[in-house]
Amino acid sequence: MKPVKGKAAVNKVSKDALKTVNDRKVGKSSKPTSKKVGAAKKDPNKPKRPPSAFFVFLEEFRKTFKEKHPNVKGVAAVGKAGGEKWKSMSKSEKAPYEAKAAKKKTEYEKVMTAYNKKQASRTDDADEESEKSKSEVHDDEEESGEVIPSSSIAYVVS
DNA sequence: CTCATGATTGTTAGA
DNA sequence: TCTAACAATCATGAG
Repeated sequence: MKPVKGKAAVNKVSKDALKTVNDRKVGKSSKPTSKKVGAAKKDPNKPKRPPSAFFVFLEEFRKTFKEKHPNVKGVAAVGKAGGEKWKSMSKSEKAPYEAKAAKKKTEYEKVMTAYNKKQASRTDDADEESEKSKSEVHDDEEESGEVIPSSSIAYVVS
């Protein structure tokens, strides 16, 4: 059943790759987050990666999981539970999720194209959205209202 | 108060 | 080809 053409090689590679992935841990010791030493700029237009089928399923799963475990705290709990269930699902059940993920990918490409284009013109043309002045009403509401009742202060005594 | 982490799998882009 | 990082989520820890 099902004569496999010369694709075995790919399979093997995948397995190996997975192993490496297994070793990888996002949390390592360093924290690439918050990097603003000199050259770290976040592009507001930078398109984020499309959610994979797993995430699509997870989104719904999270909701359900929370209903069953409203007391659960932490994302790891849902992540683990979701991952376990995900592996338990058949391909057919994942199909709808994959379909959605596939669509996201298509859109992602589109957004990416626009993003690339913008970046390219940014160096050459520069400009485009510089006009935003106006409308930047920052209503702070009551700042002065921060008057703390003296009673509060009088409380602090060490 | 604010920032970062943890945990899952899949996908994407870069070297 | 292969590697590494990142996508969402939210409570909790540390400073």
